Amino acid sequence: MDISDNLGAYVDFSDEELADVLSFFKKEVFLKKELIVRKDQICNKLYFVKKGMARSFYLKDGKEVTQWFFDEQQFMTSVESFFEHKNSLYYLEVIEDSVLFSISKESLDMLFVKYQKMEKFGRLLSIEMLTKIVNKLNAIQFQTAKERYDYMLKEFPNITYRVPLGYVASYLGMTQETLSRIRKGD
Amino acid sequence: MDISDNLGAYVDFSDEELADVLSFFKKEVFLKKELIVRKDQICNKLYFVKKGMARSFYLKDGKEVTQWFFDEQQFMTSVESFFEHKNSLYYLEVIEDSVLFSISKESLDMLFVKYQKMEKFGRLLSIEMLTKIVNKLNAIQFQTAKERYDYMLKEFPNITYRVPLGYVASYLGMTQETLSRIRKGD
DNA sequence: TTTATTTTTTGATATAGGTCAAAAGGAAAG
DNA sequence: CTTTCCTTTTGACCTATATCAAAAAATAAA
Repeated sequence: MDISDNLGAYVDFSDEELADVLSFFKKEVFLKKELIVRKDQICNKLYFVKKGMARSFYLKDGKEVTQWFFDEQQFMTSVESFFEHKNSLYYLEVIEDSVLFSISKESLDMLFVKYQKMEKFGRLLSIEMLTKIVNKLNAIQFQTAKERYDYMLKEFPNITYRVPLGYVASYLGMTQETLSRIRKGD
Repeated sequence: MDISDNLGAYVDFSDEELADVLSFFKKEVFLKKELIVRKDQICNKLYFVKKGMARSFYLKDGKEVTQWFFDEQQFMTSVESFFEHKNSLYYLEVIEDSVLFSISKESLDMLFVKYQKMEKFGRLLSIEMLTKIVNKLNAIQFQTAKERYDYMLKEFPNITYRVPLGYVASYLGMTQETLSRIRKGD
């Protein structure tokens, strides 16, 4: 399972097309806790998590708040920064030792022009991210802490027990004390 | 200001292209409180709000919860339902007497194939929606009721006072009593 | 206008989940 | 092994916002 399978899942590229597209991705290795992108800098790469795990987070009153988790086989970037060339509101960081593949904005834009299928891929990927975010929003907005945790277990079964408690808690919009009590099952 | 201006803001279509694309949109008039799409039905049109105002909402414990507002000059649909052909999780309804322009999924798909620029438009539109939702998520997840209201005033200055209190309150994830007290300025 | 209906405001009370502080567990370092 | 450091759990207490109920205000109907 790698990028080509993932691309292929959205759009059916021919083998040559796929080879061409893939040639623009570069392998990058990061160590646990290493920052990939800092707040206020422009994120000009789209990443694919080949191995490991990453997250985006921001600081709220000096405390890290996880905004999203990126598991293996998923694309990751600081969306607004990457696509609209703005300073990133988020940090991107690797949670475990990880292998990522990255493609620059320039290359991707070039591919968008070269292949209509790439535009389609970009559109479908965006929509998938959109629906996931909407689901989280609904969970956060109208569910109790317990219900949100259950949503997490369902949506991200792998992640829930692989990362520090505090990362999950802030992702779910609660304190780590609360999450600890929920896990214990009060 | 109409659809062509809006399309043109994302991608620069030629006049003929624009005319062709626009020819697939159909004008539809709705009266205040009229439902456009029901939950559990497939939403197979993308709408453009030419005049008036609409919202998406769902039922939580029998109560309507506003999920999003669609002001004039904005595109609207039940995203997941429309793009992924699933039953809609939401109702779409017009809040004021409104004039919408709609395009069917079939026509749009055809245009996606016909014009690479349409794919691009779809991609850019999705990303814009995505960033808006992320903003709301952050507001909802870590801000107090008062801060959320301030966010609303900034993001949707027109809407805030044009729709019933309860619609705004549920959109912001609070009760209408709380919103009423915030407006009063306790 | 007067009456009926809907929406918003106000008041009293309850509670989920936050905050702060300390103890217990685990992992890493010497 | 010990000691140090970091993460998780537990406990006591507090607060923002929900809930429930009723009054007031606004809107629509007669």
